Amino acid sequence: MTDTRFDARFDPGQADARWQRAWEDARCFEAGSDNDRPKSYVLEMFPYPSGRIHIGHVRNYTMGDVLARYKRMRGHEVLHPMGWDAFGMPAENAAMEKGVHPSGWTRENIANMKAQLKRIGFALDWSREFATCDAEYYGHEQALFLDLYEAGLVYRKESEVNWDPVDMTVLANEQVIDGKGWRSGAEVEKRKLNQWFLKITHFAQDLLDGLGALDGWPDKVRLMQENWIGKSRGLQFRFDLSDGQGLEVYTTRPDTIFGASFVAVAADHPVARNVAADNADAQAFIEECKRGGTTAAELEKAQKLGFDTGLTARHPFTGEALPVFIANFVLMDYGTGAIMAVPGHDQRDFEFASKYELPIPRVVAASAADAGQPFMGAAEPGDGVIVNSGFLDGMGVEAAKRAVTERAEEEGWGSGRTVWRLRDWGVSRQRYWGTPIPFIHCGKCGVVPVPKDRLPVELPEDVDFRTPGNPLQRHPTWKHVDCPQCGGKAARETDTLDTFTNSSWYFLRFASQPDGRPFDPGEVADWLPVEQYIGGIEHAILHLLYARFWTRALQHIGQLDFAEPFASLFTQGMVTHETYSRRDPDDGKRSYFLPDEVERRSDNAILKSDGFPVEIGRVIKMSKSKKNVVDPDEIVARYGADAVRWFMLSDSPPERDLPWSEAGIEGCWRFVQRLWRLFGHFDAAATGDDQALDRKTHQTIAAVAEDIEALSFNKAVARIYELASAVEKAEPGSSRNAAIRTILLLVSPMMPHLAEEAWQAIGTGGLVAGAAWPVVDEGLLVEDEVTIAIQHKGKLRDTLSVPKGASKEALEELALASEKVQRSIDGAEVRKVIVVPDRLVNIVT
RNA sequence: GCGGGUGUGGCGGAAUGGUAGACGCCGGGGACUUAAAAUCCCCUGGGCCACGGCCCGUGUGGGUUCGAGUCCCACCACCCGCACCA
Repeated sequence: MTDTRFDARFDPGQADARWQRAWEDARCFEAGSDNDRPKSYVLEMFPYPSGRIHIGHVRNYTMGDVLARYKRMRGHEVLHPMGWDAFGMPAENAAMEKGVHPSGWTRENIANMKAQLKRIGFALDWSREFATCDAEYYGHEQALFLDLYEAGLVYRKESEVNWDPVDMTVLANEQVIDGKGWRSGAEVEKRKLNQWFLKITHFAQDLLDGLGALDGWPDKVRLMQENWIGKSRGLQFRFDLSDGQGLEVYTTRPDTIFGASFVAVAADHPVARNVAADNADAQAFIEECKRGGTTAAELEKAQKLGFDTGLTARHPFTGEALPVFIANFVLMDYGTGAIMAVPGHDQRDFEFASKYELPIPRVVAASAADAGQPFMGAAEPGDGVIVNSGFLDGMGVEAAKRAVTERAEEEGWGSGRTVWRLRDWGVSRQRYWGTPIPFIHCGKCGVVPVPKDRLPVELPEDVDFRTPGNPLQRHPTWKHVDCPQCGGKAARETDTLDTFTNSSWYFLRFASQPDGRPFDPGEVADWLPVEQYIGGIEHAILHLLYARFWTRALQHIGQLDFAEPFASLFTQGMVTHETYSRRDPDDGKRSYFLPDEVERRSDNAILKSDGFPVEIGRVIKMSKSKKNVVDPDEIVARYGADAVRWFMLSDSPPERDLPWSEAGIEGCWRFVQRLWRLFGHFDAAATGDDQALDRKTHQTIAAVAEDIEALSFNKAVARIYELASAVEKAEPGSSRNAAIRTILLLVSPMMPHLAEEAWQAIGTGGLVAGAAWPVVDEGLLVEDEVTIAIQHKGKLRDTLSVPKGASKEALEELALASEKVQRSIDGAEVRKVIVVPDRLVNIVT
């Protein structure tokens, strides 16, 4: 007996939209905090509104959606919001290229992408949606920025920037390619500009310490942040120079101080500039250093180059006069921009000393007896015993570090110092499409904060992108204001904030949106920290570090009472696809084809338009240039949201890359229909128990729950397939009915539309979106029969089915009685029998 | 160079130190059909086979163990991050 309502195929074309509307009408996914349910905040990194959702978004949001829906089924009140990281360069580029306004362009993109997301059926709380380009949002951001300024965490200083003279804008390091602007192609200049900074270094130690407790984060990300923060302990000390000046250097290896054979300063170090002032050769050398590229490959090849200043530095212990070089490998912005060079125990110093024929003394050796050992063509940076070092001889490296530091401090020429790689966060951008920095420059009063009651400082609408540069700077009226302090004529700051500031607190605004303030601390405390944050590994450092900083900073000024915004972080893999291409026989150029243009056979592929084969390339990250992209809209239209969602969860573990394939999505589509037919086998009139099926059902409930909580969606999917197969083989009856309803509930977070459609027919009323996760009967989790493996010398010979809990003696006896085992033993003497109850018996002869 | 990760069938991948390859995809065979689609069933790591089974097999080489994909040591390959950070 089957249910005729399931005779027709499941048609996502009509079902998807219907259920999406039903959820919206019922306001299913709007989160409220005024109840006793445990709170779960599930968040995926919000998208930049580029225009189209891409498949990577779909994977990211599907994972979050399954978790959010699952948590709801487990009785949690779930906050699962969505919004738009809406400021940024692409909008300005579009404005320059197409003559559209960044705002209009962005709003249109948001509308399109929102419609796309809705078609995939995500359980999102759209009532909390906002875009960071909403004046309301960035106004609150300005207020927070002013609060941080009040607290001394914001400052302004002159600093060097990459300046593109054609586009008249500052470029980030990654926008400078081979010394040229990535858009204009113009030679990039170093310029000094007054820039706004956030004092992230104030929290360097805190940010580092906090990582230790973030055990819901991948070790990889924690390590990356740790390296980025880059704490090092060392000695900073002063050399007396032959010209009477002092030179501060920093070293992490004070133990090797007796091995110093020269001193080196960076090309832009004041000592270098001094020397260059009346020395043309030095000047030329410094210029040359500045030209050197900074890419990995260039540095690899770059020779260690130096310029002998003629100055000498007096060694603090030996009094020896060490030559002072300007060296291209010394960085001005680390430590003091000057080093003591110990060629024996630092590879860079070694290369330099070898080139300029400077002494390479040994001061660390494997043992005191090896004090005279020569170097084998490389420095020895490792551990050992200090030698040739006066009072340090015989000490270990660590002890010697302490001893030197103590002496330096006693004698007053140096002290222990911690140096960080982390720099303060430069947030000034000379661009239009960002949060205006809420300050006013007054000739009399200096830099004056905009009073909070005059926030937001709104972006002007009437801007012109036809000429390069910052439209805010050029705007005829916008920047002219009266000074809030003296009332005199003054000018607005025309820089805007780095877009990473927008994403540094959006998760707070999702949790709480009171009028007139950024957020309500109490309401934020209901939801935060985010229980599960999901996004790409590309944000491992910048966004995630900035968000941690911002949260700490708000805690510091008493607006929050927690420091870490994201309790658990998950970084999902990319969606990949093979490439299809062909080399032009004439010019050898390779052209790529979209998957849609190609007919993929099992072992080759042909171009549909001409019937000739194309080359099948490696499975790589989807990119427009390689055309190995699929459009979520098209596949959702073709297969329905549920098949696409199912694909996103199947097969590949979520942290790894997921290869998209036509065959794979076809398989998902078939499974959607197979489930649909399966649901049609629900027969309310059927009776009869099947304990084996009951066990399978309950084991699956428990396993799928565990898998979803571990975000191991691929395993949950496999479990569901298994149960589905078992149900298909089962006889009609109450057990089968229960199993069918169970599958329906288990798949409902993953295939919510199919689940609603079937629930309407065979469920217990209401929306499945409001149904509870099935309860596990613990008693059914344990098998009463187990399969025992019988091994002979570690190799499997036989299996036995025995009642669970059978005694060791019984198992041994059964194992030895096995014909196959006896044949394998072949009369040899049994020396030992290992019995693992309910698992195996291993007979050793 | 430094740091981290990953290596399992044709492919994606399962596997608390205990039956390697669950589950999916591809492929093969069959059923249903006038035919196709859809669906269902069976097979599907390699090699032998007397059809009872046997041998080999988780990147390579060692080791620990009654037993290793899993633990230890060394090596190889690939991927990711950082990079002249003193």
